[in-house]
Amino acid sequence: MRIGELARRTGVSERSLRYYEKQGLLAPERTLGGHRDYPDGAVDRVILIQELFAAGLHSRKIYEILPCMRDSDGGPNEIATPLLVEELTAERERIDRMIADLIRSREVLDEVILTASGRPALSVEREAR
Amino acid sequence: MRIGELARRTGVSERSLRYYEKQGLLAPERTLGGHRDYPDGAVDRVILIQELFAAGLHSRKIYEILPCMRDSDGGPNEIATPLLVEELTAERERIDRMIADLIRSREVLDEVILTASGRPALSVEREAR
DNA sequence: CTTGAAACTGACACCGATGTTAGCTTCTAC
DNA sequence: GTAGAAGCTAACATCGGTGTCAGTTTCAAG
Repeated sequence: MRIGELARRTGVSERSLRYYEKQGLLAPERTLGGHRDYPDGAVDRVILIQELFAAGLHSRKIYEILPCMRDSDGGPNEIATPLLVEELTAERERIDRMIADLIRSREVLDEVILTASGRPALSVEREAR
Repeated sequence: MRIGELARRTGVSERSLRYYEKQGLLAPERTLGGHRDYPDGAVDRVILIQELFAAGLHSRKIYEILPCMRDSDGGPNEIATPLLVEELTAERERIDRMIADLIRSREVLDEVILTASGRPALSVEREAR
């Protein structure tokens, strides 16, 4: 499929798709005229890339782990090197901390929301008197 | 306390503490000579700010919710406006999605790590033959 | 053909928190 | 009073993914 369709199906901009390619995360075929031609599996791959970006991984690290992933591109899966495993373990711990932080922040927001929603008319009543 | 001690006790750089002040998130007293003088509660407040930053909130939104927080600065707590509540609810949902994404990404990492750790010598054995 | 949509490359801009440097002032302990 | 540590302001830089614009080329349908 062409880049426009891939962008539509993944919700990722064409700009970003070209960027991913420059980072080595995608390697589409080219038509005679030079247009990118993506296989169907690119959709899942792009979504995966987005998830890893959202988790704070940089393109460099994503580049390293993509070949180690099941169903990444149909080719034989590589096994992560000990160094990569060590780095990924660190990333994993970072993600753990991030999740814990997010949960705490969510609680903070909940408290503010609840304080406002739990006594919604209180300040209004006060002002009305 | 001075900015150096606050930085030490929170793990946040002096640069960032001054930045927070410029964003209206902190309002320390000043000595006659112009040095910042923070109350003890600043430690908790800075940690809270960091957590909210980690959750992806921008300083502008943090600025808005700080006055609505219990024990934020000892002053009377304001009640969030309906608009702010709406925005915070959106943030809350964003955080929810972020947590879900992080969990998925963590699973992805786990799979790569496990694949490497679960059969650590496999590729080596193959090469050895 | 022709024509309009879609794709291509390349360059520049942005965001927002933080790092860094420079040059000057204040504080504190002797 | 003095020296060295610590603080001050201001300005510029960075990071990485993404937006956007410009100018050209390719594709596909009439």
